[in-house]
Amino acid sequence: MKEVGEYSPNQLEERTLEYWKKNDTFLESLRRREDAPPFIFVEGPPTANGLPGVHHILARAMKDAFCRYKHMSGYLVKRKGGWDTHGLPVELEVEKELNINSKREIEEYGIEKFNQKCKESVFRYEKEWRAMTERMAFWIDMDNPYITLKNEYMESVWWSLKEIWKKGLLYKGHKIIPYCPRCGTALSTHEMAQGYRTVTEPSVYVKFMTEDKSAYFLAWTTTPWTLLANLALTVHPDYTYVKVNNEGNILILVKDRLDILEGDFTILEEFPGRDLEGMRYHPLFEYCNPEGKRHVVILGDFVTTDEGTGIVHTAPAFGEEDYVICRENNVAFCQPVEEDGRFSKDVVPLAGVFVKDADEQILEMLDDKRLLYKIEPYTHEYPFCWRCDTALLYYARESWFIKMTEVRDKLVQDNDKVNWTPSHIKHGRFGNFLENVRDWSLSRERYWGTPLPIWVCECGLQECIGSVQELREKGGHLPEDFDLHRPYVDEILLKCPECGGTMKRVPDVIDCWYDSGSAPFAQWHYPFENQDVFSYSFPADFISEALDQTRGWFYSLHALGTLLFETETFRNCVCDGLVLGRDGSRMSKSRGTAVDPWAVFQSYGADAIRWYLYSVVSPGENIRFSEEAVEDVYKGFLNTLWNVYSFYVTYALIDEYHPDEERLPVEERPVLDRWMESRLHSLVQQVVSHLDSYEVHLATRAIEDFVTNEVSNWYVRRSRRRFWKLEKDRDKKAAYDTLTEVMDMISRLIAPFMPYISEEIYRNVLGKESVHFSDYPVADVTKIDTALESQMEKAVAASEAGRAARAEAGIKLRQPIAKAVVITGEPLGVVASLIKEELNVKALEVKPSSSELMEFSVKLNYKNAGPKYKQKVGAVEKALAELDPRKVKDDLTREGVISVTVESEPVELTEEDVVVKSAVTEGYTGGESQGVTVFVETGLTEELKKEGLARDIVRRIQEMRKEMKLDYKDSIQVYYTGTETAAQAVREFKDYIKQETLATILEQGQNQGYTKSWTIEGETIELSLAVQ
RNA sequence: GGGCCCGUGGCUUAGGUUGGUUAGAGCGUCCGGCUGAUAACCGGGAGGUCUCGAGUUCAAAUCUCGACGGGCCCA
Repeated sequence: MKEVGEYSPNQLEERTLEYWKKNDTFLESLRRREDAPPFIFVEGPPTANGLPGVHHILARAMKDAFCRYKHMSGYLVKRKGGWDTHGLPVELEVEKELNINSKREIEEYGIEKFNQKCKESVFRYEKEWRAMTERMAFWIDMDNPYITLKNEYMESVWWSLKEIWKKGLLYKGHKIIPYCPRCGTALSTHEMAQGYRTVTEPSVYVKFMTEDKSAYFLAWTTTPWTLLANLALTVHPDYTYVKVNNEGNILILVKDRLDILEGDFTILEEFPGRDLEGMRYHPLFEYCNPEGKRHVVILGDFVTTDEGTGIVHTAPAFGEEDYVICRENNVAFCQPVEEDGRFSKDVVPLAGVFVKDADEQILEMLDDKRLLYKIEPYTHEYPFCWRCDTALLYYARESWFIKMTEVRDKLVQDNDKVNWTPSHIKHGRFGNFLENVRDWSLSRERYWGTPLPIWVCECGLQECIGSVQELREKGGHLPEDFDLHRPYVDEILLKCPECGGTMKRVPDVIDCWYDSGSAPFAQWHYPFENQDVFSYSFPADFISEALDQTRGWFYSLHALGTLLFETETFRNCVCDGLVLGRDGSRMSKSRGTAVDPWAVFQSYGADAIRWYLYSVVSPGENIRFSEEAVEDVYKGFLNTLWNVYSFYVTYALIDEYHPDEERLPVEERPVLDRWMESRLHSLVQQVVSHLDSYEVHLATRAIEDFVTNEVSNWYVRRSRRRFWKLEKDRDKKAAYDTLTEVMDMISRLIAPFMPYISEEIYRNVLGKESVHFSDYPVADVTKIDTALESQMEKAVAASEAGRAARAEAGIKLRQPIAKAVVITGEPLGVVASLIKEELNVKALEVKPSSSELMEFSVKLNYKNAGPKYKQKVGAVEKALAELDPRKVKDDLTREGVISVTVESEPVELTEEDVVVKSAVTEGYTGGESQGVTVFVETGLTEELKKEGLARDIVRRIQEMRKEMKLDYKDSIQVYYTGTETAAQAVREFKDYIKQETLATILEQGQNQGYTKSWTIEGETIELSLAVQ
């Protein structure tokens, strides 16, 4: 063991990092578990094109804690790092850098060069990520990570797509996206959110003639130009619809919206919406007549009666909801608008007109046909392009989908097998999402991503390629180092096996969420390699990310597990909350709420930051992060732990105690030690149970509470004398043995959370290589004595109560007092002496009830008794005063009523008639804590005062020893002069003072050596100390 | 607009499933103690309409409904 200095986390952590690096501790820990059963963790890959921040520490700390815990619990926990490298954010970053902002400009710049830039940018901050990961002590293999842009990774992705293709779940459809017709580009939701404005536009009520021409469906829309693409009308199945005669017009609409009608009307018929299903109607215009089902009434739950007519004009090319409902009802599709936002040449009268400019003309055309019911201005929020301010269109683009709706039930079933933390995610946010799952829009009309491996022939034949080998076979010669990215892959043409024509690749790339969702198999280049590894690595045991991944990574993982392997992908998932600034909103530099992780590492250390993140909230709750909050952990917990550790080491070195010497059996140790051992093992039980249910905050709080309250504030404090006394007896040996075990267990218990300080304590105390090679503590239930634990709880409570009573009386702790009375029903047994010592009392009494030490007085409650007894009230009061107040109180509490004799008549008084006042008996003060009451006797005899004085003198001598910088073991000679009372106190307690201060001589006499004069409680004494 | 989560002293929070004495702690603050863990340690006091409103109940921080405020995700 080496001496322990102050706790300086930065130094300690950097030093420990060096040690780990030098000894390859992480990999060595894995090697030592080579034959252990595996616990499978999958790293959710971060993107290294942005700087890592505090919120990344949380996710990584959570992963680390459970990986370390499982490792220590006897599993092999491989931890392969990963990088997410594809996707739109990367492209946008590069666009910004190149100062361009459209797809056209990217193509002018060149896809090859552009993608090269993307590739470079995704590792821009890798160094910073690695540095932070290392410093926060997240043990993960970053030297052999999986990387989503690698050919091997993409090939696995291709394989999986082909599997889905083979199951017939991959199809081409349309996706409705916000689209800027001027820029000719789709906008991300983030871009769209920037451009919302309030506008007032015409909204129209239009009449669709039923097939038999007997009536009109009345529908409402805010976008008249979409009427040209109308293919269906949607009604709610359960609402009541009516047929009305509205001044000669026979109209059908929902009953709740009759007030929109102009003029008088009479109701002809009422029926539920479902009765309308399948009814056909005449289209408004003749320009959209695709093959298949069209111009028909369908049912949809999304129809509301808040506005409109309860009959929703449905155009699949221009609305997400419209598109989905049409698909579900097998309604055909029609797109009369070109990519530039103008009507196509088929729409004869409007060919080439920009849709937003066509409204007026369309309304005129409808009016000519007498199909326009009325026009109303309508004010709503509408998105505009953030670049050019053009109104955005919701526009159908071709897109490839995975038919998730077909496996919806299986997704829900597989989710049943997942253990979510917090549990509400399972059936809440995630479960709801699965139940309403939509088909997964897989393709992106972009450049930097895994290319969609689908080739299409002019004859219509489609082919999905599932491996490089297959591409080579069908597409001809490929160089060895062929890069699967665009634009190279675009150049590969296949020969159509049907018509012999040329097949070209669909130019899209795939959603990067699909990339990261492929990690469980793609990180192993499965099934092309590592089939054995994969066979035992799936499903994963544990993953963890922030809550915002619910519909991101968590979903894509789960979806692929169900699609490819028909099972859940992960068994346990811990969702972290968000890390917010001190004000509860996102950290921001401008508001001064952003925190630099490195500043915190340097001031308080990674351990403190980690412990804070684990313990401050239950998983999933948001965290208001500030440097001060970490400082609190540092001061309140880490420093206390360090002090206990430092205390232990200081005395172990003085006494030359060796932790590996044979220990005393626990049952032979004093009660305080047996209690400590019992608590220690109870704690282990608790912590393990919390960790097994992924309640990291409960586990860490239990440890913190144990260390600060039970170890530091009770065990060590009550044991100090045992360590600093000179004789090396069994009592001291027992104390060392016990504290050694505490240090050992605690260092291992905290190792998954605070890898540094645990390493320091463990290595220094136990002298072994690393705490991270050790096993997690296992509770020894034979050491748990719950009766003793609850007895000690009483003792602690009694001490607190006694201290409060002393404080009340104003008697300092150093002054002994004659007696304390503990009020408790059960005997104190073995812990009585601890209370006596802690409270510095000569005698300890135990009483079952406090009433003996209380004085009571009773008075009539005039407010109640006055009206009752009127004139007699004075006599009642007099009679009451003659009774014994204690008996009155006892009878009242027991019977609720007492009877007194007034003018020879019995009178009954109830509790309401009497006011009972109580006070602590003269000569005592009382205090209470956790249901235990303690009274202390406040009177001090001369003898006690002298003893108090003697103890004060001891303490002054100790202070002088310290001022003289004497060693603990140095003996001294003491001479004194002083008032008679002081001299008497010294004489009477001579042996005690000598023993406490290691004085060989204590005599009255003049200055010899270091001299100081003191005044204690009015008594003066001059002390002279000399080293012997 | 929809789904989910949250709202308890100045700050961070426990308790909420299973309604039941005086809502418990830590930090901060004020006061005191201790002085061989000492740039440490201990105790005590003050501080709460449990966001608001309604309902259920003998009884609500806890259950139900609604409102307000905050957050995330999705439209």
